[in-house]
Amino acid sequence: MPSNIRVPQQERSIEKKNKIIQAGYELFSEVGYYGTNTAEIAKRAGVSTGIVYGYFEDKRDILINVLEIYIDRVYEPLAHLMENASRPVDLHKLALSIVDKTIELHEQNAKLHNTLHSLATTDEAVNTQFINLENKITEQMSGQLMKLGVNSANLTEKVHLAMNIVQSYAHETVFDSHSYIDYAAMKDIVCKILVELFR
Amino acid sequence: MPSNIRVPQQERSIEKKNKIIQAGYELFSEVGYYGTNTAEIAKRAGVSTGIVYGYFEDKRDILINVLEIYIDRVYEPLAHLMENASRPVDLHKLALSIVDKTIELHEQNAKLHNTLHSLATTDEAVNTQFINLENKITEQMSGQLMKLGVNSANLTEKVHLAMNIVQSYAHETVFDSHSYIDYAAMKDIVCKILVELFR
Amino acid sequence: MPSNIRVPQQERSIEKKNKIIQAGYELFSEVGYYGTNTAEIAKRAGVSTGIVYGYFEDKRDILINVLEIYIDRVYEPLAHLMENASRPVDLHKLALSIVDKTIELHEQNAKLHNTLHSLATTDEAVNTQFINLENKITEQMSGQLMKLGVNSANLTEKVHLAMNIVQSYAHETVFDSHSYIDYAAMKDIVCKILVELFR
Amino acid sequence: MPSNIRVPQQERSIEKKNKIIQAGYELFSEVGYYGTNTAEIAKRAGVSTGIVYGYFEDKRDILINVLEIYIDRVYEPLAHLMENASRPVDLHKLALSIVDKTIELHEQNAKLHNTLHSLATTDEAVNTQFINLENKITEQMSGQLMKLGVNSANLTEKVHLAMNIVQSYAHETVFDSHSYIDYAAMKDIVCKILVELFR
DNA sequence: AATGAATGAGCCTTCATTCAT
DNA sequence: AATGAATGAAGGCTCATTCAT
Repeated sequence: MPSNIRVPQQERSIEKKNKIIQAGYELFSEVGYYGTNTAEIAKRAGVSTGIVYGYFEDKRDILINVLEIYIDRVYEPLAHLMENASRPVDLHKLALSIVDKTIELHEQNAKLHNTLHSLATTDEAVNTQFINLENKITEQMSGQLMKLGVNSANLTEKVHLAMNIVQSYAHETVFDSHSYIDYAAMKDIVCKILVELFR
Repeated sequence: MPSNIRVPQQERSIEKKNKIIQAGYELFSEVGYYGTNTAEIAKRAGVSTGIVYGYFEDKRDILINVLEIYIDRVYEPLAHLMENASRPVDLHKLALSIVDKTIELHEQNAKLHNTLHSLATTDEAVNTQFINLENKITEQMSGQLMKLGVNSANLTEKVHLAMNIVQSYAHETVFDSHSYIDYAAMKDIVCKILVELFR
Repeated sequence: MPSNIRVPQQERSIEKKNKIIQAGYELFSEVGYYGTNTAEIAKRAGVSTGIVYGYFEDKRDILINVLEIYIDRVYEPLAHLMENASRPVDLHKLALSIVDKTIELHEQNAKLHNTLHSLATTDEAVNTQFINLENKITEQMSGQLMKLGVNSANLTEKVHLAMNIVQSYAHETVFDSHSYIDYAAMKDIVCKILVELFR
Repeated sequence: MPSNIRVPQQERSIEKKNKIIQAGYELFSEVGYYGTNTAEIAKRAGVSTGIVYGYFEDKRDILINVLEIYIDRVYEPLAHLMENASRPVDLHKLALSIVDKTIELHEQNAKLHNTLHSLATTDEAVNTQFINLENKITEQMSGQLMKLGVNSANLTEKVHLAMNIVQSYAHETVFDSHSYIDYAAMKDIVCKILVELFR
């Protein structure tokens, strides 16, 4: 971190930095990274244009911070679910809860997810963060599943794949773009696949 | 189509239009839509900036044309695979061929896919095209599977989901980002899921 | 005139040149000089873009030709009116006929007149042509009036001024912009001024 | 007024905005609206290109502001003259002063006047402003004349026409384009017409 | 720390003019 | 003579970033 970027110690400052991140979060969600300009971020955060560069190196730096928040918001609830599952595990119930939570998270973050994901293509740091998130989730879930007595071969691969499947389904159902799809039926199929995977 | 946009009839002109689309294809892949400027597209296509606007309404119009090409490049090979499957169908073999082909396609188009997918969030036409592609693939595959004697309940939902799973896996394996994942093992799991789905 | 500009001898060619001028005439009238592009002139004239530069040096050269036509269209009818006035002259009737004809001409050419007049500010040749037109009209009218026995002092100045007054009035009445003005009453006043001037 | 355009409150800002308007005023006068580009306006105003769009919506908005200034510069001196005329009114003296002042104004503003007038053809707002100016002048003068005891029939029409005549004369004399015209004699004629009108 | 005015590089697009055919 | 595709300079405007206060 370059020396001319303040690391805010005072509470007031931290609050202000967070406001900027939150404004970025919202705007990147609503109109994408390239549809957002720094003036607007500042305005929504209730600060001046100039001070944004007191807290962040550049516009991309705001994005990186938004990404961190995004990661927490996605990771924590899922980790929480896994931690609260009790033995003996009811795989179907667990699957369902994961699916539902993922849908909920997607409803709140889908657009930002797209935006971030696309930027990962051209921005190494963004890409790395995404990979780390997946690593973290996979690791945490594998660990919890083992604790719950699930002990199948290639557990890591299965967890990883399972998360992908759930993600795909959540994306589908949130955007609800295909009129001919029965999303409820699809949800059942997804859950069955998950149960089958870890039985 | 606005009247002042040439619809190239001469071969030379069609060739030139295609060169511009190809240049757009490459650049949007490499540095994204917003990282590309029209001058660069023209330069790579070996034409002047001005003539680009003889063939396309604006920069976005190039994107739309790139998207069309992309869709063909993704759809045709998969449709081809399905059409050439013979009865009695060997589901495992079919699944494997679909997975391998999708990987291949992903290797060629993954970055562009990300770029396009992200733009779908802000551009209605792009979004529609994506949805149409999915519709087309789902429809074609369902139809072929039925011809092959696969007659399971909720076939459409299963096909749709199956494609998502394959996509996810292809994405994973192409980017190969997670060192702890055994992608070969994962492939087996994917194929098994697919076989299970349609048995 | 530079050597690479054709002076069309063949009838077909002359016709084509006139079509271009006419197209320019219309477009400059409708949307002004800067609102018209050469491609559109060519299109409306039913010729190719390229050939325009076979007949004209540049866009401005078309304007100059349009200006010439305009001058004829404005000059001839007025000259005709003066030539047909018979002795002893009925000044009021003559004034009225001049006013009415000027209104008619203004209805057809007002927008082009504005466009041309404004360009006169920055284009010496256009300016000169305008001055010449005024000279021609003033000269012709003075001459005719003398023939008709009008022999007042400062005849030239009066004629010139008279034409300006009639022009102003015609402009006013054609655009009819001021709701509180009784244009019929104004016309009477104009005619009275004219009669008074030359009595 | 759109929210992203600064309404300068600070003196420094107002000064800067005025500088831009003044630069526009000069350049539009010298080379017309289409002969001027925003970079040049900025340069002459001593500011950057970007900040121009901090004070004005677009190039046309500068024109609108220039127009407003122009209107004030033309209206105020004439209104002042009328207000200062004392009873019993010496019509000839008043006419002469109006003519002289109009000439003076024309000397300063003639080219801009042409530019603006021509744009009125294609720009509704510009047109409206011009009409309003004429309305204002006509109204003010009629009112003052009545106060001075001038009470002729069709006063409004006469005032309007009178202003047109004076304008025409001023234009003529300022550009002094016709060598055969005795502008001094013409001025006498104009004044006589005016006196006659309101006697 | 904070403001918001100011900068200026860069982008998309247009269009008068030229050129290969 | 004619076509219309092609050129490329130029213009209006945006916006990430800096700077005077």
